[in-house]
Amino acid sequence: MARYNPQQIEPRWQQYWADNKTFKTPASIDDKKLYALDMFPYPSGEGLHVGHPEGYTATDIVARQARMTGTAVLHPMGFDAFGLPAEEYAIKTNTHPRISTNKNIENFVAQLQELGFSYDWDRQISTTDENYVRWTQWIFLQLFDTWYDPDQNKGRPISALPIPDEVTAAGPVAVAEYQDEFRLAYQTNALVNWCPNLGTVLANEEVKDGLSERGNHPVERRPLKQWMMRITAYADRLESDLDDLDWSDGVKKLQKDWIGRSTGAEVDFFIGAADQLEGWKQTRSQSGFPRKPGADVLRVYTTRPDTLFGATYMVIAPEHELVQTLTAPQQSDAVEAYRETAARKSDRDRQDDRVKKTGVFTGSYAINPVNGASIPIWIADYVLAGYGTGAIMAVPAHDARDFQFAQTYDLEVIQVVQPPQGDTKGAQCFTGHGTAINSGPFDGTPTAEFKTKIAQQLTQSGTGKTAVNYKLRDWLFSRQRFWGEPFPILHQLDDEGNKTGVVIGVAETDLPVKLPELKDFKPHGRPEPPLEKADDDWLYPVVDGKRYKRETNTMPQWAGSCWYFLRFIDPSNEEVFVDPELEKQWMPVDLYIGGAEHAVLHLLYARFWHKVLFDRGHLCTPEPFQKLVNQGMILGENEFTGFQTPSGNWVSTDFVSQDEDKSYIHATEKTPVTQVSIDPADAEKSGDHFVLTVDPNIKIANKAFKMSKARGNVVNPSEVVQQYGADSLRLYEMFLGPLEQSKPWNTSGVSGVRNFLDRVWRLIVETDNGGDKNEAQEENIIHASVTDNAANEEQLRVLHQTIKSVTTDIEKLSFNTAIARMMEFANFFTKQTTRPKSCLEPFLLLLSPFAPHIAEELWSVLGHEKTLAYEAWPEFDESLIIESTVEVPVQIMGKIKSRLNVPRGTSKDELENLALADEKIARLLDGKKIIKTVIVPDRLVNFVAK
RNA sequence: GGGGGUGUGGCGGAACUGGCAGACGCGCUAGAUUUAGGAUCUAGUGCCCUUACGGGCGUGCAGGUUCAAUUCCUGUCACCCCCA
Repeated sequence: MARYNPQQIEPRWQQYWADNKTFKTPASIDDKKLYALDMFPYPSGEGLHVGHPEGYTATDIVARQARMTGTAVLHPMGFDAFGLPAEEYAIKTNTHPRISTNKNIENFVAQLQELGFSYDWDRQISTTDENYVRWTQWIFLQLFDTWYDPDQNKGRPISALPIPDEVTAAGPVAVAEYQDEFRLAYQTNALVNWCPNLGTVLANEEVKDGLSERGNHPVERRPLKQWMMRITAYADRLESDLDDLDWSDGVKKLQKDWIGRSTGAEVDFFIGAADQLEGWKQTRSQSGFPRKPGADVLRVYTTRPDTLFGATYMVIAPEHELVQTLTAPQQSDAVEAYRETAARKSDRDRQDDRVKKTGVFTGSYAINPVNGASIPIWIADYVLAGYGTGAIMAVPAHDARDFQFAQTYDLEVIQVVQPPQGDTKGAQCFTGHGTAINSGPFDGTPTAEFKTKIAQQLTQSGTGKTAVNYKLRDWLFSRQRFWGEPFPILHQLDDEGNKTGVVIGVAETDLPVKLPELKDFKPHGRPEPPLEKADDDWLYPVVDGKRYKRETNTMPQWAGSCWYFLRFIDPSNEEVFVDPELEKQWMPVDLYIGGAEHAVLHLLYARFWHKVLFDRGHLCTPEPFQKLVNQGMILGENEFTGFQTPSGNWVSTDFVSQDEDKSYIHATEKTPVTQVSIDPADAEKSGDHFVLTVDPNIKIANKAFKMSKARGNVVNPSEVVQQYGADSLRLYEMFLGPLEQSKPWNTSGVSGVRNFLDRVWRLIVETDNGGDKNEAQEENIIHASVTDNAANEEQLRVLHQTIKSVTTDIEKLSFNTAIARMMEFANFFTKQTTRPKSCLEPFLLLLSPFAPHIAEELWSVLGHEKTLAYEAWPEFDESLIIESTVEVPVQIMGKIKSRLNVPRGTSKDELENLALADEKIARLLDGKKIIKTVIVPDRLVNFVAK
């Protein structure tokens, strides 16, 4: 009696696949190709989470099935291994992050291999491999060497940048500086969130109310020389190329919103002396709108130039370059104080709608070019220096933030857009489209038309022009960390050891620039990166007799993940980052599956790099990921939770609310209550909610929480493999529900799919004779009912129906229903006393992408010697599926009253006669008048009667 | 506040272009079998009324369109995710 024993057969097949290199990527593509890619993981010390195998199993099913249809498959796995946790662990233990990183990778590989994924492990890469870093640095140099030519709409070599004569005349240093202004990778003084206590720069998301989220240390906004990526140059293409991708509308929209393309107008407001206004107007009407504003105007960007007549004040960002000029002497103290407060806030906090908007009056006024009105100029931090021109015209009647600000400081509100009739939503502040009022000659013009007209007038008068603006900012690319890629950049030094300003890339032949050996990684409280502590040998190289200092910032974690999918194609090439011929064969990625948390940044950055490499002729695909799917989150098991007062009395969920810091309180008494987990046996359903069995007045909650260590509901995939087997885990995660939906874990569901596999095993293997032998000695004997005889009609129908459903469900990535169909197959054949091999064998092939180990084992039990990984995928015969008779429901007034068993294709007339002849129908229709009869052949008959 | 998504039995979820709501699995109930079972097999299982026959109600809620609505339209509520 040999039972199904995954612990025994799974390692054996994993070994077989490894020994035979079963999943080696084919060297050439004869026919179709599939590049199935998972978002590669960060190898954390925690090991694999159940969320990982969800997406990985999905791509594995697609990859395995594709191989069986004669498709050449590239299905690789690697590791995104730079990052903060490894560095923090290194600081804590004073060991090199490479050591812990490699250990974690080893652990991840072992965990992934025990799940039986069909990766080509010969292609495993890590972003931290020196041979990988080499090419990340090489790509950086490409970006450094590229400028964006707006005429050709593509990135081109910096050597092709036209240099104005006066720059050439000023000498080579001037030329170099000019070029630097155009490079896609460039340096600038950026305002960063510097936290002295943590010794690092923080992302905007890591700062709350001027304090670091971790540790609550003060954070300063401080200008530091940083590397940036000119991603804004590609904003248009990054947006428009989304159209041809097979991505969900949701993710496309996220990307579009992040890019945030808006069209509006730039308008100049005169701020010079009043007696010069007329002269200025005249000059402008002749010269037109200048590219850069002069000192006598304040330039704003607005998406609503149609509301110009409603501008009642102006706002400039606290960092705006005209702040000094515009501040009147009597206001200077107030302005200075305000600027200091604003400097401590992050952009995020400044835009927070819940916080009252603040500002300060500069004491100056500007002239509205459309009506000559003189309006006050304010400074407020709700305007960001980085967006548009860093200054706005405020139209409180039609912009929510302006309105809020105007209310606070009692500023004038002039309504200039009449909402459409019946629209009462914006009674005080209407932000939608309507018709113009209080707008001089434009009164009565609809908003959209007004926008075009005003643009024309602004252009004519030289006071404005239409303009496109993006929310997307250039990408802050440097980090003050140790565990990242060093920049392949050298700063030239003069004889005194000061930087001359000349910056060169490291020669390609000198790549990679390796990380230096450091004695400690501890932060030192100054914003210099840890690499500043490297030995002079590393820090001060000499090139062509000149002394240089290395760039000591490192690249962000995004860098490695921006191009790893290209390296998988050609992972060990020493000559180029990817062979162009191979790239042409395999790109784009045909299926990319991963978490939704990467829907914006990772995908945007990777697409940007890809386009630059495309423009520079290194790639032949403009977009990297043709089809993208975001898997849903797997939550913890459903839990019943109730609330208790400190004295232990139950509180119904009706009386529980949350206070500001999210702790639970009694809604009326405002006293704290604690959340208590409740045994499902103590809960019962009452109406549309759950209550305590002991006291039905106490409502309790039933929901699934995110898996977290704190809650103690984390499921470890390795434990599931130990207990149920890898095939069961794979099958369970796919059976749980639709891939893209988040869904709760339920351990008893795993035993459900395990039961199914047990059943499949017993279909083929005799399990009830074997005597006293211990399990290891037992042979798998084919079940007595397995036969070489031909299948009967019903068996064939079940088989072909299963083939059809499973095949189309895999195409739709609807794995849960595919598994349900296979369960039906197993249930049916369990009841069959003869089980033709001609049905069982195709079934095993269908099962194999989902549960590869058991499928291989049973395939060999049936006498096959080779792996089934390249057996032909079964095909179905539609004519064998169709049943000859169908059951047609008969309804009266849309309610089913009877059923007819008729041959498929029975005509309408005949159906009607048969239905009318039906005893029950006849009785119910007796004495009634049939008003209408609806008949859909093979589907239903419906009588409308009175 | 803005955007996206989801609401179907005790639970996870099926249901193609509007056409038999609840496939499949879990759980539960009963029976068979076994030395035993967290094993296997068989049957049942949306809710309510009824001994039964049978009937009524049911896809978050309220309306609408239709012979027919989980599916289409209008409004509304709840939860989840992302952004601010």
